[in-house]
Amino acid sequence: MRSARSLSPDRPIVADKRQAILRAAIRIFAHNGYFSSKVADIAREAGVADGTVYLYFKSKEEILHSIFDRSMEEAIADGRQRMEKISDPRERLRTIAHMHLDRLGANRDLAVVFQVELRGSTKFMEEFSAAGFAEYLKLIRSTFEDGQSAGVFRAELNAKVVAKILFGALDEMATNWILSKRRYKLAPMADQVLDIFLNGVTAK
Amino acid sequence: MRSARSLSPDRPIVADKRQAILRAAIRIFAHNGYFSSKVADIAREAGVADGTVYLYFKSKEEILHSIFDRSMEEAIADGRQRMEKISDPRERLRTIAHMHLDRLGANRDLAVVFQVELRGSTKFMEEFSAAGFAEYLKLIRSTFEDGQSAGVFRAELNAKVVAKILFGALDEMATNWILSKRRYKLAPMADQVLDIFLNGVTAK
Amino acid sequence: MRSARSLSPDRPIVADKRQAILRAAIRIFAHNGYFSSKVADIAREAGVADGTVYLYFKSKEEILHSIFDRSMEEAIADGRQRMEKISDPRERLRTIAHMHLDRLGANRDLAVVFQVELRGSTKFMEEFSAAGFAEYLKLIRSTFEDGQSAGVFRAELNAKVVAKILFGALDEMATNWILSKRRYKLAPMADQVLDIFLNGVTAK
Amino acid sequence: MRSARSLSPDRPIVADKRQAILRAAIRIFAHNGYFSSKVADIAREAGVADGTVYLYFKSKEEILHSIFDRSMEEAIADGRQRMEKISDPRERLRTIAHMHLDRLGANRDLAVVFQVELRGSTKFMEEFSAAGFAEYLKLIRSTFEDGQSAGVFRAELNAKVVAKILFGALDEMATNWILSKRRYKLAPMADQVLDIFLNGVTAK
DNA sequence: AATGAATGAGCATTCATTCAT
DNA sequence: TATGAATGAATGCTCATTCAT
Repeated sequence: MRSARSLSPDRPIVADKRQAILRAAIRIFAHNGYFSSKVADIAREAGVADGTVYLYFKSKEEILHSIFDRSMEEAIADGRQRMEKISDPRERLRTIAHMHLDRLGANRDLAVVFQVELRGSTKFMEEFSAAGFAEYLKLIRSTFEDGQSAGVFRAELNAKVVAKILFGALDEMATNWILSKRRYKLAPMADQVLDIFLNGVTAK
Repeated sequence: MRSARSLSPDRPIVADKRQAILRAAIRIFAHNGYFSSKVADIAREAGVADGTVYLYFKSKEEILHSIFDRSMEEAIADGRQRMEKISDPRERLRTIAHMHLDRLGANRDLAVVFQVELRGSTKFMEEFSAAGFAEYLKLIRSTFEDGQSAGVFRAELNAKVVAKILFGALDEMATNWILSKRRYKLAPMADQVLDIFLNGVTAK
Repeated sequence: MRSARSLSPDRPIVADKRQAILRAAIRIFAHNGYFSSKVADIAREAGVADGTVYLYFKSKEEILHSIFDRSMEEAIADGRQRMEKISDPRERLRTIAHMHLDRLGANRDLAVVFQVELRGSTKFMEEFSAAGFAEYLKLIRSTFEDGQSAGVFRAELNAKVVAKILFGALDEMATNWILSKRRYKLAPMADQVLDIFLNGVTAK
Repeated sequence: MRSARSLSPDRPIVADKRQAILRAAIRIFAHNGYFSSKVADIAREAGVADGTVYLYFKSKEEILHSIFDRSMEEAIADGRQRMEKISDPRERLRTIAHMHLDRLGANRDLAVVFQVELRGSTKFMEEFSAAGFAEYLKLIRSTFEDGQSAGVFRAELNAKVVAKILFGALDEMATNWILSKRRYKLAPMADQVLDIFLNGVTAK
């Protein structure tokens, strides 16, 4: 019935509004913070009526969830695809790190939502941790383990902890970039992190 | 419990109440999240009337600020003191990392406030970044620079970035510890971080 | 049930939809109450789109009005017809009472709407009082007056008040029947009311 | 500490506000209907802030409940007291009927709430039926049964039904009085109801 | 200093109604 | 006629903060 995906005339409208609301929410959340953002603001920014928001999302909170889910899905799908073409574990981690910062660096508002707004509640953190985030850490970890098996990385290291260390370092780069008054490129920071990290974990 | 404390004649009741409110707030914020926590809850937990809270703090937000400020002051003072007795830069960083996780690991509620609640608003993050946090990063950074001057650490590394990397890695250990369902000791994680970090930054 | 009705060729589909909406509304109002009932629920129950409801009714309130009007019209027409064949005033009142409870007892949902939902607003009560309800009371009253003229009923009684008394007693039977957890036949209650009522108003 | 009941200076204030809100609500509900009445209207009418209403009542609905409960309690207590001094069952029923209409006739707004607003929802009707209302019917019924035992009232009548008939007749008097454009005294209607009722149920 | 009753601004959400198709 | 997506007005309730006592 909808083989060609979105070619039918009614679906795009829907998708457009949903997209518009999501985009508006990212902007609004980034500028005012999740709790201070009013649904009415999001609606206005999206160019729809207040009530329309509720045709696409069950609640304000669901909007936040959706932003996270959609972005994580994209990121992970994108990541997996890139991984397929790379076999060297070091190169893989390098790619992951670059993709991580590229993505956040490309959309400052989205980065704010990810680095700041999504962190503000244990409840959310736990759910979010349980979902896509855990998967992301797993991706890093298994890549590292591959490297350990291949003798590239130090075998005695705990891969789980290593994954957190790399993630934490990248995460801090992103957070600092957002909070910094200075304007600089985020993506290049990946190399500095990788330099130290890989140097620290490589088997000699 | 009261006996020992009420012996100090120069520490009036005032300080006790302030302390009580602060302690209550940490517990309440940690369990309900900053935005969901009601001032009335904090007051009840502290054993004072709602209005009393406002004799010691200008607003709910100021309570959060105070928690951060007081803890950071303590941490930094404590840190500086320990630094005085240590001259080896590697040992210094090792000490900083241990203190960092020791402190958070010793008070789970406080850790939740630090790792989660304090992250939920750009406004707060910026202020908080500007204040004690920047100083903390500076402590790490200058220690690292000392090590570079001493030829212990790789001279070509950007000390500022290096400081963020170490901080980010430790920070992620703390956040994961909070969100984890498993109960384990946080402090020992410092060694694993240090292992990789020092291995990565040490001049060969 | 459908067969007989769809045979009438001059009653277009329109009437069917109107009927369907009315029937759906009775069910929905009876189960959720007028204020809690959503037009969308009625539309779904009737198997039409939300907007379609407004092709047949000006507003949600008008649906309630229509339920009342249509039922009262039917009841009164039905009553008049039956009255024609009866001349004895006592027999007439007996018939009215039986018809009253028969009708409500035959459709519990409709009874709920009549006994409960229609009573919830002075505005409605006044309008509804002004309309068919007043006519119904008048029917009872004039029948009673006929009986007074005929010397059957006590001449000194105020017919208007007497009509209200009979109506009130029957009305209470209906309301109690609806609210009762026990399931019993409503119609037979008419006889018990009539017993006392007629005994009380009959000239000796 | 509060031996003398309400003489302490803090309690009266509370009672005053609660009273004021209740009184205001009766006025507002009577004029606008329960659903159309805004809590803000009640607050303004009572001379308090919106939020104050919630210091005394959990919700708008609880206000309606309280109006009913308080009035029924009063009415029943009042009734019982009067009953003690009367032994003749006919006189008792006469008193009940008069008290019923006296009370409603004395406060038109309260009467509107009782006769109209309280009837508008099955949920409420059921609860309200279950509570004080059932007790009221029981009072009428047992009084009637006493009369049956004493040989004053026809023994073959079902007391439960008889009670509903009397109540229904009185109730209709009250409802009609409210809806009527003409202004007349409600209380005297009791005699007309009693005339027919007692004539109808008295043993010959 | 301490209290806690009172305040009132603020906001997510619902739903009757409309109207372009 | 029929649809159902879109609208936006409307409001109960919360809670940080104040202030009379």
